[in-house]
Amino acid sequence: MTSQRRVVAEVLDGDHVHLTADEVHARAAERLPEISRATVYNTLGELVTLREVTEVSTDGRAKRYDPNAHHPHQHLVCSSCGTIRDVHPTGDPLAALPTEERFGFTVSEAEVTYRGLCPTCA
Amino acid sequence: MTSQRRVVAEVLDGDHVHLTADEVHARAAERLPEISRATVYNTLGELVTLREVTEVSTDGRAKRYDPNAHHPHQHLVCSSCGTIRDVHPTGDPLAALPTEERFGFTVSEAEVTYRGLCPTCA
DNA sequence: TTATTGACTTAGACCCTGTCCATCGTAGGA
DNA sequence: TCCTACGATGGACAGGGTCTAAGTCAATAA
Repeated sequence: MTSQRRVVAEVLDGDHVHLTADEVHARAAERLPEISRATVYNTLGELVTLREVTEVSTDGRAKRYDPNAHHPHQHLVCSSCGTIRDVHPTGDPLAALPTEERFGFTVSEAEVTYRGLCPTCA
Repeated sequence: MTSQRRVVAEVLDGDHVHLTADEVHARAAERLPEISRATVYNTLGELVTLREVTEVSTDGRAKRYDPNAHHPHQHLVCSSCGTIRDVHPTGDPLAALPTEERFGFTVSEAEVTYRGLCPTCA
């Protein structure tokens, strides 16, 4: 645990946090001006491997990093401004996929992205 | 309708087709060697606007283009080799998101990606 | 104490994906 | 025949991300 890694971990703290790697880098640099992009990417990669944060890519642009990895959840995205909220649908989304639609796959996970307009944009 | 556009449309034909723009370009170039990347991107963009194909981004890398746009479906992705299959879950995924979990959004769409291992990789 | 080792960081080069723009070709109309 | 306009082309460019060589630093071995 180095100061760089601690700062990255601290930046990624809170609810509904979905920062891009660049945003993480910018916020980390406020506290540790000389931290490099490579270190941020390395640390984020390790946090993902450790399952402390999850990667979210909702727009085909930069991946975002979601620290709320211990509570399974899905995402609700505003199609206009890109705002992301964590949401908790009812039931198990995996149950909706019948065996004959699994093509012999061992399916382990279902990732759901809801899209719509947020109150501000609507 | 030019020969370039026709070739791009022909390349994107069939079931379970999920090519990247570069793959589309490579296949189009087999038939029309001088077709440019820009033209492929332009044509793909138009096909998306016309809702003839949909964009899929399952890995945060290159977007993929799915010609099966007239039959609503979701995707099943192999976490190991990246193979993508079109699948048809039962029920409406939107129904699983209760009002109090919508945060005032007008939700219009749910995009589901199932992940697991394909028979070959398992 | 000094030397060695190995893990971590840094800066910058580099790659991939995608967009933009100036130019060119060509088909159709005046 | 000459214009015009649209589409195609190639190259430059930008954003996101990865890789590598070199530097730093702390802990251990001699």
